[in-house]
Amino acid sequence: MGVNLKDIAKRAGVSLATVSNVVNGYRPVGERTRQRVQQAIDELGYSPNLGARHLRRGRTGLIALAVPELTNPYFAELAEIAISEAAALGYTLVMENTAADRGAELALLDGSRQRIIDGLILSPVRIGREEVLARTAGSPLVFIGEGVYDVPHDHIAIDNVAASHAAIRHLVAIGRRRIAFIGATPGGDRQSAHLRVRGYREALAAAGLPYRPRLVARTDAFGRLDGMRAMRDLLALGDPPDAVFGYNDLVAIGALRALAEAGHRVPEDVAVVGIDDIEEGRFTTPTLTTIAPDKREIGRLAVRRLIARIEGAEVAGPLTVQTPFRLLRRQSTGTPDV
Amino acid sequence: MGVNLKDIAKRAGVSLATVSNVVNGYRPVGERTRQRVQQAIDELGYSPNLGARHLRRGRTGLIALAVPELTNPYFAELAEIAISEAAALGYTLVMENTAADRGAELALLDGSRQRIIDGLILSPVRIGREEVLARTAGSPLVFIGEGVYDVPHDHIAIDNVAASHAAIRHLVAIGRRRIAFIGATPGGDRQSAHLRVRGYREALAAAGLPYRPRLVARTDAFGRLDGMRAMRDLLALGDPPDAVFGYNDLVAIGALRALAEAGHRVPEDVAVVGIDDIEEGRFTTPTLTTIAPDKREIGRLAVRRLIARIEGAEVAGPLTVQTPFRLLRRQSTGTPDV
DNA sequence: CAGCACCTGTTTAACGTTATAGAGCCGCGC
DNA sequence: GCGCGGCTCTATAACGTTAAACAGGTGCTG
Repeated sequence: MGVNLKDIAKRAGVSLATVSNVVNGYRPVGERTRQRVQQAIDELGYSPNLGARHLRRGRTGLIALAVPELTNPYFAELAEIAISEAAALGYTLVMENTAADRGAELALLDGSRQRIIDGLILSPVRIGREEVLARTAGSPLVFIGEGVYDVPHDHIAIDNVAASHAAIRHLVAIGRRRIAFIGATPGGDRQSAHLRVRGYREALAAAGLPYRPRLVARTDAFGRLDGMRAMRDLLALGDPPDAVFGYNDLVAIGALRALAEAGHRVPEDVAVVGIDDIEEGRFTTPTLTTIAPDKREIGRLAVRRLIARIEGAEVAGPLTVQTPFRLLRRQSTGTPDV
Repeated sequence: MGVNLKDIAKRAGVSLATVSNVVNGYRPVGERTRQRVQQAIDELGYSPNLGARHLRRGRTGLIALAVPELTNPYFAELAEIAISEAAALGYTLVMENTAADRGAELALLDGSRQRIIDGLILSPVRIGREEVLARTAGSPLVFIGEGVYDVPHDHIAIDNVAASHAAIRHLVAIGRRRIAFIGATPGGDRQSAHLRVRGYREALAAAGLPYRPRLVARTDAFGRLDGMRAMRDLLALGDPPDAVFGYNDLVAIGALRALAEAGHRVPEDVAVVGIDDIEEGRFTTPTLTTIAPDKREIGRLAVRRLIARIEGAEVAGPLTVQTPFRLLRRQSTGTPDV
């Protein structure tokens, strides 16, 4: 099909290897020759055959970002950042959808399915420390999110316990006493939401408020529908909450919907806080107070770490990096500052 | 690194080519040999090196889906479908973000940037018929959406004029007379929203309503923020509209926000309709009436068409396929049926 | 002035796969 | 008995690239 190195070499009257060196800069080339080669490249419109290059180099130039849900705006926003960062570093990023499926996550860990990618950024939901440790070998792996902890891999996430603290402190500060949590999952310490639940409990204790198990609502997943259903259940309690902290913004938005349907006012009757700062939360009615992680930092760091590992660079610093977050106060807690 | 054909050949005591034939079925292999080879494959855990295969075959097995905005839920939902369809057909789909940038769209059309992909599904915004016709050659190309028409390529989209008709008819049916459109862009027939605007005008005429240019709001892009700003401008008119039809759901959601801020009731004062049926619209307050395209059909059809072209199959039927859509009535027009 | 290092460029052997040409073997028909 | 076609399987040449080994030529140094 296209022009290849040989064509350029012939045109410029040099050897194949010299052209390769001009393209890659692997070894120095004289100025005159370089110009001649460059001219030939421009004239014929050469671009390297990536398949061949990767075959030779043993790498494909592809990295994957595997998330439990492509349609969760948090991941879409993160993906947008990660894709452009990867492109800037000469890599192509492909999205994988695990659909929060344990088998899919394991298949990715194992890596046999994807001999095509050089490395993986994974946001796990259904697998834990044991499964990760059982992994024998494979390409570089970077974790994001709160699904897994204490594994011998790079891990980029916010301090989820601290984030929960911040949310609960805010709700307490505006006078709320019966604060619910939506989005716990079964499984104790191995459940993916456990850090956020822990922060919730700790902050309640610090504020001198009782921990009421009935105010912790479990969900199957972390979507709008899950939040809506859980909120309905909470409202059906004899003594419903006066505030709700959602596992993420989607869950919180589902809760907003349930509250509106049931005729409760937000924030007067029930205040609502989420996590993620997805754009959607700036347009809900009322607008949604949220914990905003630094998505740009997370996306860029994850990609850069992964590529550094792929290219065999020594990465300084600890494996686990906690990125900053901020509390954005909006209408759903009655004190907008954004 | 991994096991390769040679390892299998040695283990099974056959030639390299025979193993390849067992794997690919390119030429018949005797039953006894096949079993021996298969056993070796299972024992050593062989999986083909895709880079090498693709180098030899001249294809990479990658297709791209290029959209103007990854964070638009419509495209995220579409991507989820397309990715799984591509995977089912043995291809890997990579997402490209054009960011609604003309240069990015042209670069993709040209194809020189992406020698890595076998084909492209493109949702254009800034390029038109001329640019597409000027394309000299390159890999197969399938268009989606309303950005372009009458080009010699496969094109999957809803009938946008008819979709607008349906939306406006609905608004007229519930008694609205001053119906605004949000999301026009400069450029007459070459503007990307022109089909939806045309449907809007035709339907007004059919209902015997006057066309008021001041009720057609232009936007730079098609996000929530654009919709919000445009709605604010419309409300500032001496005689504001009693209904709004948004270019898409995001724009409509932005309009909802502006209406809530300004203290207008939806649908009592102003009814709102969008297009896309993104999940978000089922959770807004009020829930959003929308035109729902069949995303599954669009995603699957686009991928299948593209792959058929790549593999050189004759594709029957016309190039342009119009997929079905439905009107989903929800609270924002006061007559929920969903 | 010899020898050495350096700089530039070339030759060539991979990387793992697939497709083509061909080799051996068997049975069948003349 | 010999040739010929059909059936399996093998040997091998690509695909386009990179990296190592190699070859000249030049300038510097002792």
